[in-house]
Amino acid sequence: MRADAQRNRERILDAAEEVFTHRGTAASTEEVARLAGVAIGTVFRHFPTKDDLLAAILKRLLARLAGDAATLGGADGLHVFFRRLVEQAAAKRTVVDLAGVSVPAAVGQLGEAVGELLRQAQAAGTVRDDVRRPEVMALLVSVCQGALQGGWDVELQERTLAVIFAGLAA
Amino acid sequence: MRADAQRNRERILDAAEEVFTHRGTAASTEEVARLAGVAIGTVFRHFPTKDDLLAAILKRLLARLAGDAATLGGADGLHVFFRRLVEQAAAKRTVVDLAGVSVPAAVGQLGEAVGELLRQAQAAGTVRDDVRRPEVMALLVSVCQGALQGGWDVELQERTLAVIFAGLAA
DNA sequence: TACCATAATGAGTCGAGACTCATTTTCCAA
DNA sequence: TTGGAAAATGAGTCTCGACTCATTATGGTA
Repeated sequence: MRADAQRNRERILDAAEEVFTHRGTAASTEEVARLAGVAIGTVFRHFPTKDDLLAAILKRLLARLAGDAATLGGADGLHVFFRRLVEQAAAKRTVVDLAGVSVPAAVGQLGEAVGELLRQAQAAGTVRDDVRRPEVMALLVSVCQGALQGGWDVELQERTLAVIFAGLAA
Repeated sequence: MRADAQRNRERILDAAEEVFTHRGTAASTEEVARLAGVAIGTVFRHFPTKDDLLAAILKRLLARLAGDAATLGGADGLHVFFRRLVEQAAAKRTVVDLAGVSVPAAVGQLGEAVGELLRQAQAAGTVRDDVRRPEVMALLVSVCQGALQGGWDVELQERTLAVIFAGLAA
């Protein structure tokens, strides 16, 4: 791939993440192009459809989250990750709006990472043994959705997470 | 209001609820008109903008939920209501997609009803005393969102609700 | 440097869907 | 029954955004 093409691809991805995570996926490709400083045609050369572009940034986003999760661990790693993710969701429109687009591989990667955090928390006795990964993921997604949509303040977020953490606790 | 106008208004609301709760709010007004058996112009005569139509069915929906909640009570009224709402959300796109449209009065009414269920559950000792209404509402909305989006099966739904109920329990 | 394959450009096409309005139809009060 | 106000009709307008492509520019190689 030529150097300019490589550079533009990165710029477009950065711009797309910025635009879509703030304005939602309804934002126009035109706007992404403008922010990236390229012509609209260039965006479509790199990502033939808008969905391709969405899938690409979702993949990057999930990979980053999985990487984040991998650096955590121990008794409260799961709790830290949970809180961090919810905070992000409330500020931006991260995972939430992108739900329609599916990137199974990337989701799987995140699932693995969360599973590991769960295992460690259970080993440390912070989380009940009969809790499994699927419901943890379900809660994670749900609360991110809720936080984004409801515009929670810090206190509400804390109180809501407190209920969930109590439900997970041994 | 003339009799035919009254009749059409009802038909349009019913059709709109059917269409929007199944296809999401992106469905076209055209489709609503077709299902209602009226011309597109008639829809716009009754509801000048699409948002007006969305607000109208959201209001009806919330009022109905509040009515539902009012018939419940006792030790597990809150739990029943919670489960029922999540089941609905998973099947249809009820409250979820309509989040953008705000009908404060209707939301307040539902909040009152949920608050009453919470009070009764606490009186019966089913729910911890330090849990308050806002986080219950937040959890309710979150889980509905998650259920809709994730396409949960029955088991996942049960396991997820189990965590939340455990978190609420005394 | 000269060449050309690769990439960028952006005006233009296309379709979809919200909304309009001149015309026709329907209700209902007198 | 009938006059006319209220309501319904639906083809048409308008806007917006995804996507195209003929043309121009550019990076890299011989």
